[in-house]
Formats: sequence, structure tokens, C-alpha cells
Amino acid sequence: MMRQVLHIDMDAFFASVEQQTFPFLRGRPIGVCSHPQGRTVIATASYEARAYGVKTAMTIPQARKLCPEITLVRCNLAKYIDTSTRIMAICSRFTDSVEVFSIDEAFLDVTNTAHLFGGADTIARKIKQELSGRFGLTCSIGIAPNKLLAKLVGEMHKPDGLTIIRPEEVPVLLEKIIVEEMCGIGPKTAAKLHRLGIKSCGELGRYPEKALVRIFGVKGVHLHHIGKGIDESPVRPYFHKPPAKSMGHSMTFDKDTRNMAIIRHHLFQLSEQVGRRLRKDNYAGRTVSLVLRYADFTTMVRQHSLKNWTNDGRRIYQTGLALFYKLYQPPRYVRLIGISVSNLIQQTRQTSMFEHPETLRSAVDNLNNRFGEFRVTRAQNMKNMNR
DNA sequence: TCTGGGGTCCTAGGACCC
DNA sequence: TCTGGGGTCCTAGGACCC
Repeated sequence: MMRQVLHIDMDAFFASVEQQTFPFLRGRPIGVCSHPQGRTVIATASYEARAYGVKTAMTIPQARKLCPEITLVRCNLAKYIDTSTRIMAICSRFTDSVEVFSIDEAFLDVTNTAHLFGGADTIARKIKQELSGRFGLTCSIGIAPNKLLAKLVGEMHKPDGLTIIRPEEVPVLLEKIIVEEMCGIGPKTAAKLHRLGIKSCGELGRYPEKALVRIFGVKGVHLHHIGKGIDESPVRPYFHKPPAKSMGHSMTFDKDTRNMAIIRHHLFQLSEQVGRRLRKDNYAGRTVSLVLRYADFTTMVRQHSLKNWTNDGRRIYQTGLALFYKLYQPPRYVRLIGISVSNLIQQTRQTSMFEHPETLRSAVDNLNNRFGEFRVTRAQNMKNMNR
């Protein structure tokens, strides 16, 4: 049975949410970023800003050069998560097969429910209408026989687009699509394909599968499928969301530094944040990874596996700090540090396998969850340091 | 004022055990 | 006294996604 899959992608999501919250931002070029004064990049640019060439991942100076009148807005992730949750709830009214692909993207398998609403295209129009009416937000929707193609065609008419591709139209489409437009083919793979004389998906699909496997390993099979427009992967409902594999935080210093007190201070804060997030969802992990990026952008990762699972910020910090000292080459300036915990297990309730009593930490967590990060923290952390 | 921050998956080599 | 082979865990690095 031919499947009917919708891909829904919110248009300039973070920026559009901000423009809805603050009407004076509407119609103006804005960029959302994590901390507008610091060393950061544009997370999302409004369409007005995109008209000037401002794009995601651009630095603030670059964006300002292209668009001097751009308004920078601080990222408010909690608000976007809240809006996203409500958007996903609306999608769930049309099928229980909704996969939350990212904060602003979802796949819907409507194969079994389309007839209840008058067809997949009607569902798409209803969702658009609903999101516009309730939130003032637009989205772009692609409808296709599988996720790969739904995502591809959904991107063809942004913003506020609706693109449908029928099975018989797929071969002609694939001839027109260049490989780097496909989800899963990044710059490195695209360059490698170009060297093989492969530009379009049609060409990729005709390239012998065996040769692709020889060159790319297991990924060759996947590439062959991409070239043919084949994707059997199911839409995974959000309630089957797999457990997390890792949790981490990192930060770029506003100025490169080699001041150990500053580095330790931020490493400690990042570790506490990671521990708190692990505890919030009842995770504990055994492997601690430390990321270190020098001023010249060389980036290194070192990891260490512990004997016991932990979700204690202090334990994570101690392990991370030991890794830092092993890795760090002293006179060099540090640009970024990060810490993450992997090898996770999830408990349904608190058990004795954690190293320390939970009572104090969960009380501190509750306070911080309610009143904000680091309102209550360890005395060691109180020295007021600037980034 | 070049180059954020959060993830997942894959590969490849070495240690170690049977 | 010529050493195979399978399995698992660990670590480092890279590609890719939003």
C-alpha cells in the first residue's frame, strides 16, 4: 500500500514566534540568537532579514554588515518548546502517527486517516489554517510517499508552501534535484559524489550500488536509496521516542582565555547543568566527555568511563576537569569548553545505585527549576565571574 | 569581533576475554 | 613456542542534522 506522508516545517520558527509575541517586530528584519552581545550566531533570521542575505549560523557582524537595521532578539527556548508542543498536539488530531523530528518539524503518516478528512492535501490545508489562526504562524508542507521525499518537496516552496508529489512524478523530479538537496547528503559526501561525476539524484540512482558500497561502505546502500527516492523508514510516533543517548552543554567564551579560574568556573557550571538535566529525566551516565576548542578552532574531545553511573554535577565536573588537565596544552588560548555524559541508563524511580543521597540535590533542583538556573548553587560557584 | 549549541550515527583501532 | 577468531568494551574522530 502506497503511504502518504506529510512533512511540516515551520517557517523561520524562532523569529516568527518572536514577531507574534512582540508586534513591533513584525515586518522588520530580525535575528534570534542566544546572547546578542556575545560571540554568537544567528539561530533564525526572519524572512525580512533573509531578503538581505542574512542566514542561519551567520555571525552577528556578518549579519549587521548585510543588514545594518537588523534587530537582534534573545532566544527564548522555553517559549518555542511550548509553542512547538501545542503545534504537535494539533498535528496529532489528524493521525496518531506523528514524529517530532525537531522543535519545528514533524512527519505525519496519514495513510490510514486521510480518507476521514477528505485527503492528505485537505489535512495539510487544515493544519496550515489552524496554525495561522491560533499562533499567527505559517509553515511549509510536503506530501509524498515517504519521509525522504516529503521533506524534500516541502522545502521547494517556502515559506507558506504546500507541495505534493505523486509516485509517478518521482523519477522526473529526481533528475532535477542535485544531491546536496537531499537530507543525509552533506558537503563532504556531495563533494565526493561530484568527483565521481554525480550531480543529480537521478545520476546517483543509476550509479551501480556495488560501486557506492565499495566507496562509501554501508552508507553506500543508503545513498543508492536516496538516489532512487526510496525510504522505507517508518514515521516514529513521539510516544515511542527513544531514550536519550547523551546529554551535554558547551559554551564559547566571549573572549578566548587561558585563565584557569574562569575555565574551571564555567566547566563547573556546565557540569551542574548537565547533572541537573540528567536528574530531571531520571538519567545517569557512566562516560564523561570533555570538549576543548582552542582559539585557532582546533577541537579535541577526551572521554573517560567511570565504574559507576552518576548524575552528580560535582562528579561530572571532577572527571571533566581531570580530562581537561590531561588534554590542555598550557600557553594556548581556549575558545570553547563543553562537557557531556553518555552511556546513559534511565531509572523509573530513584534507587540506591547513585553514589550520594538525593534529597539535597532534588531540593536544589526544584528551587532552580522554579526560580531559574543557579539561583541556588554551591558556595564554590559564588565568585561572580564574567564570561 | 570569521566560524553557536544541541544532538545522533558510523568507523576504526586497541585492549581484553574466551 | 608461530600465534586463529569471535565478541565486547573503550576511545577518538568525522559527517550530518536542526
